Amino acid sequence: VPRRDEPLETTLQTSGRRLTGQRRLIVDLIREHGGHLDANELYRLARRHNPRLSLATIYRTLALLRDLGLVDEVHLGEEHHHYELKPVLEHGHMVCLGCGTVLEFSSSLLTRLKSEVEQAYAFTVTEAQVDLSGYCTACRPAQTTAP
Amino acid sequence: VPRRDEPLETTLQTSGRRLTGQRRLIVDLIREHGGHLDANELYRLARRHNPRLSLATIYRTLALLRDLGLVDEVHLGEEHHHYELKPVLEHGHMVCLGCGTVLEFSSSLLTRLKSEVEQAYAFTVTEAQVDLSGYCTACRPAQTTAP
DNA sequence: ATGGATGCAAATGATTTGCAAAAGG
DNA sequence: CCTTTTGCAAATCATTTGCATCCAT
Repeated sequence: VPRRDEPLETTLQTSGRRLTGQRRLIVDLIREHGGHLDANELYRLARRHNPRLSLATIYRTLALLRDLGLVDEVHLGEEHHHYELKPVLEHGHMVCLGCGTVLEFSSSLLTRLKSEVEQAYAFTVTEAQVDLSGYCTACRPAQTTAP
Repeated sequence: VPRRDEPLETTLQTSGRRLTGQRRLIVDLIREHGGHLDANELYRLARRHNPRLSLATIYRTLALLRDLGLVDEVHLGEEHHHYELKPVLEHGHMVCLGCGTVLEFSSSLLTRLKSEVEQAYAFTVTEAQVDLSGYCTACRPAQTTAP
């Protein structure tokens, strides 16, 4: 079982960056909420703890964490980005078009897909993003069609 | 072998929409370029044929085509949307982080992944978006690391 | 004719950036 | 101390929208 607290401090220090309260707060929030938060949600939550914190800091911190490889930036649905702590195991997302819920799934096929593509196309995969849109059990019957 | 020209006219007429020169042009461009164009690229190309055409029309047309199910809106990399004609067969994308090239791949695993998730999570998948980031043969050695 | 479509420009929403003040190591 | 970070506000980028005009049907 990997520890999840240290990477932040270690990685920041290694690259000459500082461990600020804001950064710790933002990482904690992402962790608590299991990811899938967007910048604005994060901003709202963060202000409850530190009302002076700015949206710009949210964005700057997210970009930093992404560059350091600590969080993944995912593109769900049509909208803006969502962020989650770098997952230990490969997984994809299911987005319900009815209620908007985001669920994670994992499957060995995901890993297999990666290796298959790497071999077949001589392409080195560094990251895989797999998003399935559709309807969860609750929303399936109510499936409103027509544009 | 499916014809690719008629769906536009038919689908537009069915829904009481009109077949304008702009719409035909935009669809032609997407087809010619095999997809993966973003709104701006499309705009630039379209103006070569019709200099008065506006960006707003590009966006409105893309939204319409998406709603009618004629094109797919895909989210590659971090950026804005890209569009491609609704593919006949399920496929995913490989985006090279070195040169930015977008390639398509297809794999039976993709279909299997879909059904596996549907069964395992009782989720009805209507669409799957699979994007692999990494490096193509040409860019692999030059892999510039470090943020 | 006549309702849907377009062009233009202004509005919106998300994200980025310049700069002076604040704070981590 | 000295450099990185932050907050604030203004700037930028992609996308959307109001409205008068235009054009397929």
